[in-house]
Amino acid sequence: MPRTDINDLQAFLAVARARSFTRAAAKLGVSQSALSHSLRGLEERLGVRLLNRTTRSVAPTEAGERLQRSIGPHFDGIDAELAALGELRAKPAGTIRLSATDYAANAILLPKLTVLLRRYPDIKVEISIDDRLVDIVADGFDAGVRDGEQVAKDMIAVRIGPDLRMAVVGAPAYFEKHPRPKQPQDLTAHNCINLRLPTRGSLYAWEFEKGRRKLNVRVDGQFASNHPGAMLNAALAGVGLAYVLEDVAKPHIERGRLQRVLQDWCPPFSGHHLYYPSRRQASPAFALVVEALRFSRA
Amino acid sequence: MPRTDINDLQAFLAVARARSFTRAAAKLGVSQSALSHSLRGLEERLGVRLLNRTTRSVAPTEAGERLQRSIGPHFDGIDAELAALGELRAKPAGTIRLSATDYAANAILLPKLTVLLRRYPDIKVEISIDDRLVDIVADGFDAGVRDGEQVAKDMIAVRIGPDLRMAVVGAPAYFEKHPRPKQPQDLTAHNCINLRLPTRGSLYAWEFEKGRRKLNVRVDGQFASNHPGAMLNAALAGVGLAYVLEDVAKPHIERGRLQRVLQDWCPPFSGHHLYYPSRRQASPAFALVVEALRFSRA
DNA sequence: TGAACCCATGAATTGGATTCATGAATGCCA
DNA sequence: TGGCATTCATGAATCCAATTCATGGGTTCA
Repeated sequence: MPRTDINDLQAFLAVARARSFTRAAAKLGVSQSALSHSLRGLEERLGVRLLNRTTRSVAPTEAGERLQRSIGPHFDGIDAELAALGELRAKPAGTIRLSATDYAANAILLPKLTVLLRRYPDIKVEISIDDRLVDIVADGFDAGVRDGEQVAKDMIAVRIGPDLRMAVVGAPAYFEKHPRPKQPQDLTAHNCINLRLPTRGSLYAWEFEKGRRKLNVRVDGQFASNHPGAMLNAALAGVGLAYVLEDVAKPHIERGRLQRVLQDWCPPFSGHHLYYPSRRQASPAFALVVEALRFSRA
Repeated sequence: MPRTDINDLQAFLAVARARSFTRAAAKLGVSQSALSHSLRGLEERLGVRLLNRTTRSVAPTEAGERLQRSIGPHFDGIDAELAALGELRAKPAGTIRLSATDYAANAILLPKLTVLLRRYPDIKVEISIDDRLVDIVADGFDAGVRDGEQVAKDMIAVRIGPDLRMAVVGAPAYFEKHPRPKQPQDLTAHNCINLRLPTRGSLYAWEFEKGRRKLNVRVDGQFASNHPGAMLNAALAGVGLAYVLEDVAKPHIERGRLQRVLQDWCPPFSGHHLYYPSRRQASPAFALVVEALRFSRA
């Protein structure tokens, strides 16, 4: 088999799985154009159309689906065997791909991983910043990081950070014009900065808890974003109230730029967790990453 | 997995199977130096030594053997799936690799395959000229050609040529100085041009048959070669007697440049056959090649 | 209807696959 | 034992194809 074919088959599998040249390209670390050229060349050499594509949509043909089902496991097997080969070597190596929020990546992962990576030069870590809850198996990650202890089926959760709290904050200028909310229901009369995720149609409800009472409030407001940084900046600008992680807001609260309300309705909850598939065969490199990230109170 | 790895894994498998960089390179169509560089790079990236080599010998390490056993079937599976994919296309394509003797390649295969290849531009045929009886499975061929009907276990033999006869020939100048042999035993007193194959220690015995009598004569002489062309040329030069295919000698016999002896001891035998593994899943291209080569008396 | 996004493609760039040249080591044979 | 043939290793040079750049066309959504 020509060497170009086997390379381009990998490209094909990535595109077929992602159903997008752009997403597959991002995953493989090449440009969308490179993948387009590769796939076109492969289809010409094989004499079979593997993908149907219009602008903005990609789907495998029948032949493409059959090929994906038949060779996909072989490629996965080769991947697994190469990973297992690492066990025979003196020093751990390999690339660990993680999905994490911006905050978790910067505040939790990087400080701990920097130490690890210095110690093990052949270990590589890729962190994909994504504030959604991604499907780490489907999207080809080794593990994901999220706040709280959401454990999906067949996932292992390892706590990697301390307890967290949410905070409802607003700028002093905002509170000069609006009464401070005393209970969560009051938020419905406020201009609340929303979190809108691309994959969710509805807006994100703010969650509150006091004693045994739990409230979810569907807030509304003039500004929404999919990025917490932008939301925080909007709050600082006096646009409205934001519902963000306490740690993120803390420096601004301490400097008087933001004021906190409804603090008693925001109890601490379990901190960030690393989650990964229980079936995953841990390479030595991955095991080291997990241990490096594990949270201990000492 | 980096794209260079999967390429170099193919190189590794080829070298491990051939136990030779030079032979693997010939098979893959690159230089020995290219393979050396590829394997060195792969071993560095994986951090594992896969092959032990001295000058003149190559053997997989323990890790290399395990890797070969674990990923070899995956690569074979991908190969097979790509071949099967051809079934989905409008026109047969692919590369068929054949091993044949020089004579069979020129006299039988090329005339028939030329027609086929003109008709199916996407079919490729590679003919490896080798006068040994190669292990086509181990050496990565799709089929082999040999005279006679030697069917090994699990092999299918398809006759592709007419009956053959061997011929003992010598130049007129040789017979002026030596009496003509009347029976095979007389050959022991003659200067016989030997066939020496690199893989066989002993010399090749000349086989004769008359009625129910069969004789194998271990001849001796001053000249030996591993190539029938060279043997024929030596006979033409008067060096001694040669034992070659009748068809090869016929033009020279007809022109008086060679004289034939012991003709009644050389009965016809079944002609050239194409042999291939019975388990082999025939691609459309391969099926076309077999049909193109099949011998019919019409 | 316009903006945003995605795929395709030709031309240009560039990096790495490959070759070239040559040295070192091994095995075989006289 | 020495010489020759053969094989693998390696640095430098070459070159080609993988990839990027730039841009156009088409689709979707607000």
